[in-house]
Amino acid sequence: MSTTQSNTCIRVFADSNQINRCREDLKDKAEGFSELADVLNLAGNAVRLKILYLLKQENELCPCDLSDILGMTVPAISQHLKKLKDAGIVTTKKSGQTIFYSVEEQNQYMISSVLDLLNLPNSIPYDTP
Amino acid sequence: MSTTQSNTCIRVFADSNQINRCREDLKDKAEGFSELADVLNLAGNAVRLKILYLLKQENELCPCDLSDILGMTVPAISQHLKKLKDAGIVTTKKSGQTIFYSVEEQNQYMISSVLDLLNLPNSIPYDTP
DNA sequence: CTATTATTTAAGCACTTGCTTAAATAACTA
DNA sequence: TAGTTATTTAAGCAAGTGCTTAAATAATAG
Repeated sequence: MSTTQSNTCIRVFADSNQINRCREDLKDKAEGFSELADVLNLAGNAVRLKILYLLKQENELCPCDLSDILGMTVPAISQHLKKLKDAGIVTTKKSGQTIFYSVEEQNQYMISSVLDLLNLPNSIPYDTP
Repeated sequence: MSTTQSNTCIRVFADSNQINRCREDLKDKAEGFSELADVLNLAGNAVRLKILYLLKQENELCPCDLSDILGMTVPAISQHLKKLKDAGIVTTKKSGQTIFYSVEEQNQYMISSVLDLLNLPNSIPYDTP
């Protein structure tokens, strides 16, 4: 079989120093990328982003409140909250039969940083292709 | 049929002022949440997050470079780049038959802000349930 | 023109997501 | 105790994701 199509890139102008430097750099930070991507992925859903915003703004809310505010069914909310809790982003406090959710203290700064991006002027400017 | 299960929340301790205030607040910022969620969703993938990091760090790279650095096939990279480009986050510059991708200037600050989160100390602390 | 290289596009497929409805827990109330 | 309320869990399903391989474009070199 002739090697018509090779999987590795073999162009003339590749800067192999650059490639290797980048590879090393990424290797060092691999875990950081993975963890940050997980958080961003959770925040990268409009419903969950609003939930985080509300929890930060109001300090604590129960699934019922969130359901009312967001106009969604309680199970739908509950499943989003579960994801956030499993990731350690939010915590719960039980009070009678209501469960109050809030942003886990050690993630407050990170979540605030993410939410601050809401205030950037015109994040996605014009749709020019 | 008896209304055994209602969809709206009807607990005693609900603070309807709070609920309404939150609803109004969200309504004002609806577009912002949607746009930010879109960006975070794109960044919330380890491969794309690395691509954005690399583009910012190296100024510009071609799909071929990224394929080499990340150890992924060119089509896989190309499809990630397409998403980023469709969202207006990156731009392209053609030079011969290679296409250089870079972070769209008007999104540099936003992307930098996101990538700065890599440097937060211990974003997800301990896995306590 | 033909062959090579860089990139994109398309089709296929396993896996994930985010809702829905219904049922299961758990806690309070009478 | 039974009935109501708050929440979670489970099952189902349409839609989306992210890769794979193969084919299509496009630019360059001979």
